[in-house]
Amino acid sequence: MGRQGRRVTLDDVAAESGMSRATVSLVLRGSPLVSDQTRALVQEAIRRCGYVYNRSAANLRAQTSSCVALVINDLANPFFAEFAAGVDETLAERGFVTLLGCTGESVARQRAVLSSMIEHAPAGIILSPAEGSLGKDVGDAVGGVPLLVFNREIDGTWPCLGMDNQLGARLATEHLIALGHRRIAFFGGHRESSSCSQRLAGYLEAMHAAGLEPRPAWRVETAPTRLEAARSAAALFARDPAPTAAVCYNDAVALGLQWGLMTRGIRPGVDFAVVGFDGIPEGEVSVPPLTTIWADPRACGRMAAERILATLGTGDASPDRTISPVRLVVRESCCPPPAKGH
Amino acid sequence: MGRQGRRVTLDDVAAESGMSRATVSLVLRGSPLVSDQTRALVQEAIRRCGYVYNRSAANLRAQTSSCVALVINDLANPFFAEFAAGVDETLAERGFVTLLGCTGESVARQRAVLSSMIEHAPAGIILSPAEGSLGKDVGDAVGGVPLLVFNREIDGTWPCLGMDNQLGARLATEHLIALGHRRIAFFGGHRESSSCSQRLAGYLEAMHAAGLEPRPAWRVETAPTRLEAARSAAALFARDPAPTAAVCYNDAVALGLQWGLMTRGIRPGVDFAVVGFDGIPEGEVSVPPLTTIWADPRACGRMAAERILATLGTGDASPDRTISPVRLVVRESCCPPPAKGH
DNA sequence: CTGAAAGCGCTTACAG
DNA sequence: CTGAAAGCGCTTACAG
Repeated sequence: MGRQGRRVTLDDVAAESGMSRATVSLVLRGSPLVSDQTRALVQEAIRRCGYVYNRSAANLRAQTSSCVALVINDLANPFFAEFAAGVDETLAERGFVTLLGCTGESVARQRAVLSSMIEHAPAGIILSPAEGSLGKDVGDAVGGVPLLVFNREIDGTWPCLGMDNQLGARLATEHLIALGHRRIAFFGGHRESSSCSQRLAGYLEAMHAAGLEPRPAWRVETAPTRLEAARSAAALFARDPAPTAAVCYNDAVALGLQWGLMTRGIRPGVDFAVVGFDGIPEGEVSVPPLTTIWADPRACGRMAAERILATLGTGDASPDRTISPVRLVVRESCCPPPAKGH
Repeated sequence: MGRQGRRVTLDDVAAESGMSRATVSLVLRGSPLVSDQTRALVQEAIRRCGYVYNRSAANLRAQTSSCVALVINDLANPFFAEFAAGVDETLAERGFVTLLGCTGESVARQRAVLSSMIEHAPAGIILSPAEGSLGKDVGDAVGGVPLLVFNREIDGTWPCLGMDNQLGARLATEHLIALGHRRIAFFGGHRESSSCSQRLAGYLEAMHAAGLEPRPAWRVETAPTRLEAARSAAALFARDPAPTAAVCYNDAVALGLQWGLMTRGIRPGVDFAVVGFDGIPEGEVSVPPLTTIWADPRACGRMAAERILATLGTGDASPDRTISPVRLVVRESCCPPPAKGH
């Protein structure tokens, strides 16, 4: 039933309940125009027929949409997995469904994914851009569909939800300075990414305020992944004087660095201090647990969903930048500098 | 444009290109019936109008679907995040879009999510069931939509994709026995879950084959999450003789256990041996890196997507159980038993 | 509350 | 290739 033969439609329910199609439609949408008795009659008929509402058909007719597209650069990064869970949670509460797309940090795939998404007529799009995204490309792909950019800014006039990157990195750096470090690296990420350059700026701000001059060798660029970071750990020690601590672009990179340090016999939290950025759950169970800038990815996801839904009602797509707060969470991966260099 | 005023439709493209609506429709679907010249003409008009294909409308008319629902119990678990990424990757390749829903291990939410999903008429559903799912409930919610169950079996006649749980847990246990352990715990998970009971069976199989009798205190149940596992670590040491090693339900639980051990001054990989199950990326960077049963979650995701798409073509929903292979990956979290108890 | 009608944007024969 | 027509499953006035 429901599969073999024709699909059960509104007409079938009308026939079964002895009501008109219009009345059934009213019941389905919870209209107050129908009496309780009629409503009960119709709902009983719906149950008997095994009717399931066809929301796509309704959306087509009413020129509405009940889905929001979520396009993520890297779902394997727990930061984005948490973010996605937050988005989905809030969308579901509001009766929307999440259309998921992953780009794997590829601009070409991002283009294909966005094009595919808009053919399903989403009410809006939440985009965590792939590295190197251009505003023009994104604009071409999404047309006039409301878009919210998350995490990295791209040129264009879209509203954006970001974290307080500069403040966070400054807090991280100040924490290391307070512990006594003077040779502090900024590790990981690519400078083209806005989130990375903002975090770098916060780091520099704190360094300069303390009268410290970062050396070029203390800036190591990597793809924003654990694996790349693990491979690049050695670069920190290529020149003297080597740093005694690192502010990392994000937690994934920080965990990779910790791993890279271990394999070189350098104990994070004992011989070398590490601070991350994001607040992914994995940082709590790493050994040593990771000091980080907590950015509450799940809350960001909920906020992103709220924001995109808000623009729908009002039609207001003001290109505001919302900044989600961050705070320092101190765990064991930070230590004072060793008495002598290693 | 495309937003203000009417949406651009197929009729507009027809007018713009001077072709008929039928011809434009043929071009859109790549029919070989149109000449190259006509095709070029139409495509140029599509570009000029900024037309975007309305796939929902097409699906409604043609009684087809271009989306697959993916319902996940816990996206914050990297195992499922990887799985989801694999599903999405394959669906995208085949021109399908992923409808995401998260249940957070709640049967009530799972019901609501499934009901919401089927209103969007997905071609099929991939379900990683919440703990305690009943076949009847799931069946009521999905009606006749093709369903593939992942990871945990539920009663009912749906095809299922699982891992070789019993073999995996047996390999893990045999590895510990070979290292010299005799007091081996099975840690984490709830016995109601089929994947857990299968892994427990593999553990028992290996223990008995080696002439070892597991004590009741060596079986500690927890929710399948890192946090719960960390809190329950102490239970392993509540009675003498305490175990010297643990086979864990999954990697999340294993990482939680490692953390719980550390906080009690027991060093995993030195004082106590730990084996996980899943092969999540985080296990590689934990300290110590986690010995585990590698189940390749991303490949499982790709396989799940392939399978559900295959049933669509043929209409064949044979309730097969596909078993994805597993293998032991040895890392530093395993050690021989300490010479004397701790 | 009902009934008849139009229409959302598309596909699909069918006769030319 | 074109043109006219019907229809996917729904919503939405509108007159009763």
